[in-house]
Order: sequence, then structure tokens, then C-alpha cells
Amino acid sequence: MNTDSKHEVRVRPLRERLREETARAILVAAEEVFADKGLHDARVEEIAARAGVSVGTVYNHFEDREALLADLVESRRKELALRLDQALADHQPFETQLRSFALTVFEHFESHRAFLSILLQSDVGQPTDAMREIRARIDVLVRRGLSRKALRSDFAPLLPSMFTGALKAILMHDLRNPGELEVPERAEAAIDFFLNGAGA
Amino acid sequence: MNTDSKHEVRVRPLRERLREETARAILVAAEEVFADKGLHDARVEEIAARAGVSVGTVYNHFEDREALLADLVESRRKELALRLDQALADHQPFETQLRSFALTVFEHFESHRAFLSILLQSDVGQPTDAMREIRARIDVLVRRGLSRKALRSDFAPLLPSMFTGALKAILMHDLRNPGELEVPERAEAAIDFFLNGAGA
Amino acid sequence: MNTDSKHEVRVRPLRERLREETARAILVAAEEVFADKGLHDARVEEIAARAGVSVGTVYNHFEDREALLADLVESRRKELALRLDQALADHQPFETQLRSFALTVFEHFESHRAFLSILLQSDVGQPTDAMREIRARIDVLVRRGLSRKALRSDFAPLLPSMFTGALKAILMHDLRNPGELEVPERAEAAIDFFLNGAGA
Amino acid sequence: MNTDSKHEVRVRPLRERLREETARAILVAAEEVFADKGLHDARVEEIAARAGVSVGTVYNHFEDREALLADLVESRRKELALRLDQALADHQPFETQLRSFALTVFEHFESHRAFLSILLQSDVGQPTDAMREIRARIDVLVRRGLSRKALRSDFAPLLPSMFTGALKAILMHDLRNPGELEVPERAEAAIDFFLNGAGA
DNA sequence: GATGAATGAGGCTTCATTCAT
DNA sequence: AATGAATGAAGCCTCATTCAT
Repeated sequence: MNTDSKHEVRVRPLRERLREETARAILVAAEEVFADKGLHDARVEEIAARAGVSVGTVYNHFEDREALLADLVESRRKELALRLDQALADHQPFETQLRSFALTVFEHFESHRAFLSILLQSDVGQPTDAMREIRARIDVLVRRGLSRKALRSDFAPLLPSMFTGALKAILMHDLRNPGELEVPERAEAAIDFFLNGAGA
Repeated sequence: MNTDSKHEVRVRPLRERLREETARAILVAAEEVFADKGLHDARVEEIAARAGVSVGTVYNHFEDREALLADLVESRRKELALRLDQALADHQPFETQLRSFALTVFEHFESHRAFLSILLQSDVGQPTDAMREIRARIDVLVRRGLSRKALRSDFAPLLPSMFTGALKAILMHDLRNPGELEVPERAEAAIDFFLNGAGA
Repeated sequence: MNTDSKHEVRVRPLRERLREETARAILVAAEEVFADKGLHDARVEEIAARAGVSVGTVYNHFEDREALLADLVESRRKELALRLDQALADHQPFETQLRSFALTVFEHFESHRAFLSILLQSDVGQPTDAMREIRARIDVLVRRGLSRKALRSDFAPLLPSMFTGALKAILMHDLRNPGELEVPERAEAAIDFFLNGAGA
Repeated sequence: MNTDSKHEVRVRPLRERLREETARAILVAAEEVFADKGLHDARVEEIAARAGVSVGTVYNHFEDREALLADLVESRRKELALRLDQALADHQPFETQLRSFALTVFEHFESHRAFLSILLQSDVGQPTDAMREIRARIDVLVRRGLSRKALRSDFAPLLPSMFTGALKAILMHDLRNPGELEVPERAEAAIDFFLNGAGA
């Protein structure tokens, strides 16, 4: 018993680590396939293949296809939400927070481009939890801008959508012209556009 | 003889008109179902049912499901493209053209709201012909703005995405807050944001 | 009434002739399409189109697809049976009858190549009435050959199949090498092979 | 380590053997159903049922219905071609080779009677690869007969069709009178007829 | 746990046939 | 009687999910 528990203390973590490793590999594969093939045409078998496991293994780790997608979105969301919270945490000048926020989004996009294009797809229909949570943070940001008189109050209810629109504009441009702009330049452009517009 | 030719003039168009009527009904039903259920989950059988015809009839009018969707998109695209061209036709001041363009987009969106929100999904993955053609008109518009020094030249390559982003921002806001803004107000907001930004 | 019947005497035949003409046109078209596309892949709509009528008209003249095929086979069969009976009618020497029979088959094949390839298709599965009737005539011919000691009695039960086989051999060769042999040469070859074999 | 490699040697083949067994069962079922119902009326669902598997399983093993048929034909063809090649391999007198060839055909027909009678149908329209390959072997056989002066040179181009016709004649007879002739008798009759004809 | 073959509900599509004009 | 659009049963095929090894 004692031996057993000792044994468990040592062995479990290993197994768990392996187990988690497999799950992570599946999520990575899923992210790729969902992004490549689209939310619908991504086939479980291809995800398994790209993860180097069998279909059965996918189902050993995730309830079903939907749960896999949900977990994927959730894990990426958590990561992004965490970073966005950090960006919002410091008591910086509003514009700095804005830039920091955009930067975070673009960085996350850089490493999870695939994931974000998934999010953008689902964004239109019924908003996902992920999108909602990001929007909540944008709301916070925008309210700060308003209270600091850094944003136009006549646009108040539109501001979250506008900021999202500004970010998306740059993301879209980037999707179609990969590598044209460095990440910081993207953030800069988005903020400049959001605050000052494109009029001469 | 005379009767015959008269006959043809009358009878042919009748059947043709009925035929076209059926096709139109199917397209309308398809628009509804595609919008309700999504690009993927729309079932041909439901489209037929909602059009009040049998499945077979759908296939008498459209090669297959994909062709039906393509035709649907195409018909909406043609309609929008025509109106956008009209908006671009007059030699109005740039800002008027801009407003007119936005107005057209929002009006079109108003009458095909559900379906267009579906199309926006596919915009992310591979852009449709429809989206491409609209973008071409945006390019024209933007070039005019640049040549009239009405738009910031430092944003030149980004301007089409930015204008699209501004329109989408308002569309998104409208999707989530239906009826909050009248169509002309939407156009006004989009243009104001696009040209001047949201900074105070 | 009298007028009517007079009228009918004149008008009916015209109508009937037209009616028959249409039916004939459909049968000709059917023969072509059945032969081109095969017994199964021949589509009623294509038959109608090739006959220059609408689908509905086909169904005004024939109960259904199966009846159309049956009528087609029947009409060609009647024609062939008639001619074969003529070939068997004269009290000619056996070999002359044989040659005449073969000649008739090849001539019929020449004008209804399509039809016969239909027959050959159905021959294997369940023999059609048409094939059965032709075989009946071959049986007659063979019995004559046996009673005149012109055919080997040790082959007696096999002779009908052998004669058919000899005819088919030449038909097959002709299908693959169209125009290589004139019709009389074909008959000659078939008879020579049937009677004398291919051994040196 | 050793265990591992041993393991692989044992386990892999097991699954593979089961997999092949399933494929074979489907092919056997397909042969039956295609023969029973005809090339067209054979339903994939019935094939699956008769193989004791689900439809999906059929599609796990064969691309589609057409591929299943092709595989079936191919497997029967390979078998026959192999045996025909053996029959042609020995440097026997021509007539022995001929008899051996015919024997092989009839034996093969005996074990795949139903299916082959289906194949004969398609022989008329567009010849299958299978038929072509068999014909190629008949060509070889016939050329040998010619060079050994065992076959009539005036029939040269017709000989392959004639030999085929002689075989088919007996096959047809056999289809209509099952069990009347033993396999060797069939071969004997076919050869006798082919070489000497049916004339007294 | 991992494997991957088996499953079968459910979708798309075809085409002979009907029927209102 | 001709027309051809409408019908819908029936077939093929896909792919998420299960389960025996």
C-alpha cells in the first residue's frame, strides 16, 4: 500500500504527462485541420492521422467531435484571455493599453492563426463563449477609453464593434497579404485607424 | 398562322414565367434555409419543402446543391454589384460616393440580412466570387479617395480592408442590436468612423 | 353522323398514320439509345429527345419504359421472324437454306445492328421471347440438317447452340472490325466454319 | 524488444488477415448478388447484407460500387489468366494445348458460372479489360495453331472470334442444360466443333 | 489505453412516371 | 394529343461513433 502510493506518486505523473501530451497533440492537429478544412469539413479521421494516433484514441480523450472543438476553443481562449487580462492589468495610459491589447491579439493570431480563423467563422452565427469573453474585455477597454475621454462618446455603443472591426480589418489584410506587416506594425496600424480614421 | 405566332408569343412566356417563378421560389427558400441552418446544415429536402416543391424539382432547376448555392450567391451578388455600380457612377464628391456606397451595402444587407450573415462566414476561408467582386468595387472607391487626397496615403494598401472593416463593424453591431440604428444612420456611422476614427 | 363517318374515313387514317409515324420514330430513337447506352443506361428522356418529342408523348404511345422496350424487340423480332420463315420456306438443298438463313440474320443485323446488340445482351440472362423464337427456327433448320444427314448426329443436342455460336462469332468479329467483310462473305464464313470447322 | 518484434510479426498479420477475410467475403457476396440480380440491379446494400457486414464496411474496403465490381472482375480475371497461362506454358502438341485451354475455361466457368454469365453481357458493349486479356491469350493460341498448320489460314483473322464462339456455344448450351455434359466432355465438344465443324 | 475495422443513420442525387395546361 | 415541369421512391455514399482485440 505504502509502496503502492509511493509508486503512484512517481508513476501517475508520468502517465498523466503522457496522457496530456497525447491530448495536446490531438488539439494541435485539430486546430490545423479545422483551420485548413473549415469548421465542417474537418474530419475526425484526418485529425487523428495528423496527430499520429488512431480515431479511437481521439475518442478516448474527447467525448465527441463537438467536445474536441469546444476544448480546442476553450484552451486557446483561456490562453488569450489570460494575456488580454495582463494587457489590461497595468495602469498604463489608455493608448498604451490599447496598443498592448492589439499587440496581444496579433501575437496570439500569429501563433494560432488557424484557431482564430475558426473563431471568426463561428463569430457570425451564434457567438461562442470564447468570442463573448474577448468581447467582454474589449468592453472593459472601451469603457476606460470613454471615461478617460480618449474615445468619442457619440460612438459609445458602437465602440466595441468598431474596435473589433479595426482589428479584423488588419487581420483580414494580413490573411490575404501574409508577412507584409510585422506584428507591432499591425498593432500600430489598427490603433491608428481605430483612433484617427483613414480620412486625410 | 397569325394565331400560331401569337400563340407562341403568349404560351411560351407563360410556361417560362412559371418555370422562372419556381426557380425564384426555390432560391428564396434556399436563402432562408441556408441562413437559418447555416451553409452546411441546410438540407436540400428542407429547401424543397419550404419552396413548396419536391426534391426532384430542385434538381430540375439546379445542377446540384452546390450549384443552387452558387446561383443564390450569384443572384444576390449581381443585384448588389449593380447597385454598387450605380452608387459609383455619379460624379459626386468623394464623401457622397462613400456614403452612397455604404448606404447601398446596408440596404442590401437589410433585405438579405440572414443570408449575408452566412456569406460572411465563408469570407474568411476562401473568398467567394461575390466577395471578390465587391472588393473590386471597394478598390475603385478607395483609389478615388486617394487620388482626391481624401484618404490617408500612408494607409494605401490597407484602405480596402479598413473600409470593409468599418462596414462590417456596423453590420456586426446591427446583427447584435437589431433595429437600433436606421439604415441611413448606419451608413453615417460607418463613414464617420472610417474617415475620422473613434478617438476623441 | 354520316358526315362524321365520312369524315372519319378520311381523317382517321391521316391521324392514325401520323400516330403510327410518331410511334415508329420513338421506336427508332429507342433502338439507337438502347444500343448506344445499354439496356439499363438508356434514359426515357433521351429517347424522347432523339425522337423529337416530349417525354409525355412517349408515355402516350407506350405504357411504360418496359413496354417500349418490349414493343421494340417485338417489332424487330416480327420482322426477322418473317424473313427467317421465308428463308426456311423454299425447298432448297440444306446448305442453301443454311446460307440463306445466315444471310438473313446478317442482313437484319446490318439494318438493326443496334437492336441485335440489345438482344445479345439479354440473351444471357433470361432469354427473351424474341430470342426464343429465333432459336425455334434454328431448331427447325438443324432438324432438317440432321434428317438430311448433313449435320453430325453425335452433336445433335449441341447443334443449335453451335450454329448460334458460329453466327455470333462472325457478328462479334464484325462488331470489332466493322466493314471488313461484306454481308454475303459473312454468311459464307459462318456456314463454312459451322460445317467444316477451323482445323487445317 | 525481441518480444516486440515477435509481437508485430504476429499481431499485424492477424488484423490484416481478418481485413482480407472481410474483403474476400464482400467479393464473394458481390459475385453472388451481381450474378443473381444482374450488373445493374445488384444493390450495394444487399451485397453488404449477404456478406454479413454493413454498407459502411463495403465502402471501407472498396472505393465505390464500380470499384467493387472492377475488383471482382479483376480477381476472377487474374485467376483465369494465371491458369490459362499455365495451359499455354507447356510445349504440348497444339490440340492438347487447345483442349487444355478449353478445359481451363470450362472449369473456371464451373466455379464462377453465375458471375461469368453476367460478364458475358458486358462483352457485347464495351469489352472489359478482363475480356481483352483473355482474348490476348486466345490470339497467342491461334497464332500457334496457324504456325503449326493446324488451323485454316484462310480464316486467319476470324479465328479468335471463332474459337471464342465455339467456347461460348458450349457455355450457352450448358447454361440452358446444366449438368448435361461433364467438364471434360464440354472441352472435347468445343474443340471437336472448333476444329472439324458440325457438318456430317 | 491504443487500435482501426465495423456500424448505420442520414444526406445527396437520379430518373421513370404523372398530370395540369 | 403534346408538352415538360413536378413528383418521390430508391439508390449511392459519407463519416461520426462504437467496440472487440
